[in-house]
Amino acid sequence: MISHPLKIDDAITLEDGTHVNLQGWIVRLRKHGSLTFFDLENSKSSIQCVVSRELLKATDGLQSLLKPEAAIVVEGKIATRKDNPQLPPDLICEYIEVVGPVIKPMSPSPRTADLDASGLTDHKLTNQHMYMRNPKIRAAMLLRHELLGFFHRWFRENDFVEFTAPVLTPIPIYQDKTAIDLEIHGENVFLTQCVGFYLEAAIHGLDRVYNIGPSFRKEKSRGRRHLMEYWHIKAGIAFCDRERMMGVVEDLIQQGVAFSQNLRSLISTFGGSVCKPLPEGPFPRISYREACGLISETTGKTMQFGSSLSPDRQNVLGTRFDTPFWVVGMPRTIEPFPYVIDPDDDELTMTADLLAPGDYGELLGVAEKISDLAELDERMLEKGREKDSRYQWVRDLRNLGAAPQAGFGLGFERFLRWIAQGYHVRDFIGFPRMFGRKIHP
RNA sequence: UCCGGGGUAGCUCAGCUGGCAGAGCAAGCGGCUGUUAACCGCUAGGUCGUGGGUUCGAUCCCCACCCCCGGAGCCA
Repeated sequence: MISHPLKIDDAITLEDGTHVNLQGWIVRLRKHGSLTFFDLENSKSSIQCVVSRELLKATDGLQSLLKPEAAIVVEGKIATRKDNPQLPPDLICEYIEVVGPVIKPMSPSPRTADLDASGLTDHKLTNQHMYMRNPKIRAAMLLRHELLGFFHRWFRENDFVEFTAPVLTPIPIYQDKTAIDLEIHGENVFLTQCVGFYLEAAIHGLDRVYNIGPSFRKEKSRGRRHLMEYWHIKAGIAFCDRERMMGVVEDLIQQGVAFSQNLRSLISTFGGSVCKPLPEGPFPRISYREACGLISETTGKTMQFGSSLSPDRQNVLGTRFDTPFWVVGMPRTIEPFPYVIDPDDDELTMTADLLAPGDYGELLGVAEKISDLAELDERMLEKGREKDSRYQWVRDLRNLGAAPQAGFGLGFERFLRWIAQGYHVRDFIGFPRMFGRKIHP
C-alpha cells in the first residue's frame, strides 16, 4: 500500500506532546483576542487547532489568511484539552502554512452549510462543484462508493464478467425522441439509453456479463425518480429464463440490503435512514393483471389493462408491501420489442418489475429476450421498426446460435435513494443532470 | 411538454392595495484567553430576473421572454 502522511484520525490518538504535521481545511474559525480556534478537517475526521497570539504575530499575514475553507499545512503538538479533557485532544499550532488561501469567500460556507435548510436547492445545484466538500454531499458520495463496490464484488463472486459497453450507439431502445442525439460523420447517433443489445452480443462469448455505466434519457420528467444521466446496472445471462433471473436478482437485492445495514452512520450523516432489513426468501409477487385490480379497487378509479404503472400507481402498490415486490408480466403494448411474449398469454411479456415499498417506485426490471428471428421481426413490425436498418446487427445475432437469455437493469441512484430512504435521486450522484434544468456545472 | 408556485444584498427571506429599499446570516474593520453557528461594536453592500407597456411616478399593475422549484405524463 502506498504510504500516506499522518492522518488526522491517527493524530488524535497520540500522546500529549507528540509533534505532528497535518494537512486539511479550516472549518468553524473562532477568533478571540489572543487565542484563535479552528477545526482542521479532511474527509475522515477533524481536530481542534489552537493558535496563540505570538504565532499570529510571528507569521506574516497569517491573521488575514486564516479563514474558513482555507487549505493549510500545520505543525504542532498534541495536547489534552484544557476546558474538557474528555474530548479529543487539541493541536497546539507551532507553524501554519496556508497553501490554498481563500481568495473569494463563499456564503454560506459550503463546508458547513446546512443543506436541509429550505430554499438552498437551487443554490446548491448551481454550486455543486463547491459543495462536494459538504459533509452531507460527501457522505452521499461515500455511500455511492460503498454500494458501487458492493455491486462489483457481488457480480464477480457470482461469475459475471464485467463487459464495458459503448456509450455511443446508433440505436436507442425506446423512441428516438427520448434519446440524446448527436451527429457524427453525417450520421445520427445516440448516447446509450440501455446497453442491453451489446450485452446480448457479449453473452455469446462470456455467458454471464454485467455493465455498470451511465444511461441517458431525455424523458420530459421533473420528478424525484428521474435523471437525464443516471447510472445503470445491467446484467445478462445466457440460457436463462425470467424465473431464474428473478432468483438471481432476489439474491443481489437481499445481499445489498444486508450490506447496507453496516452503513447506518454514513447514511445518517446526510439525514437518511437505512431501509429495513429484509426477511429471508423470495419477494412477494403479483401479476400485472392483479396490480390493475388492486389499484382500481384502492383508488376507486379503473386502471385499464395496457396502461403503465405510473408513479402514483406504483405508490398505491408500495403501501401494500413492506419489502420489495414483483409485478410480473407487463403488457406487450408498453414494453419494447426485444422482450419475449408470454406463451400462455399473448397480451403479456416475459418481464417482471421490482418495485420498492413505500413511494420509492421501480428499482429494476427483468426480461427474457427474444432469441428467435421470426418472433423478433414480428415484434419489430408491431413497434414500427421493421424497416429500420440500424437494427440489422441485432437481427444478425438471431441468425447464428442465438441462446435464450434473460437480463435485468437497475437504476443505481434509485436504488441508493431507496436504501437511504432519500428524497430525490439527484442527491445520490455527484453532478446531477435533470430534464428542465440547465447543465451546469 | 403541460399545470401550479417563485426570481428583491454573497445566502435565506420580509416589504409595497404604485411615492427615497429592509432584516438575519456572510463579508470588511476594531475589541476580547477556552471557543466550537463564539461574542460585542462599527462599516460597506442593490440594474428589486430581462425587455416592453400603463402612469406625473413601477420592485409593486399589464404583456412577452429567460431562469428556478414542486407536481403530472413517460421511464430505471
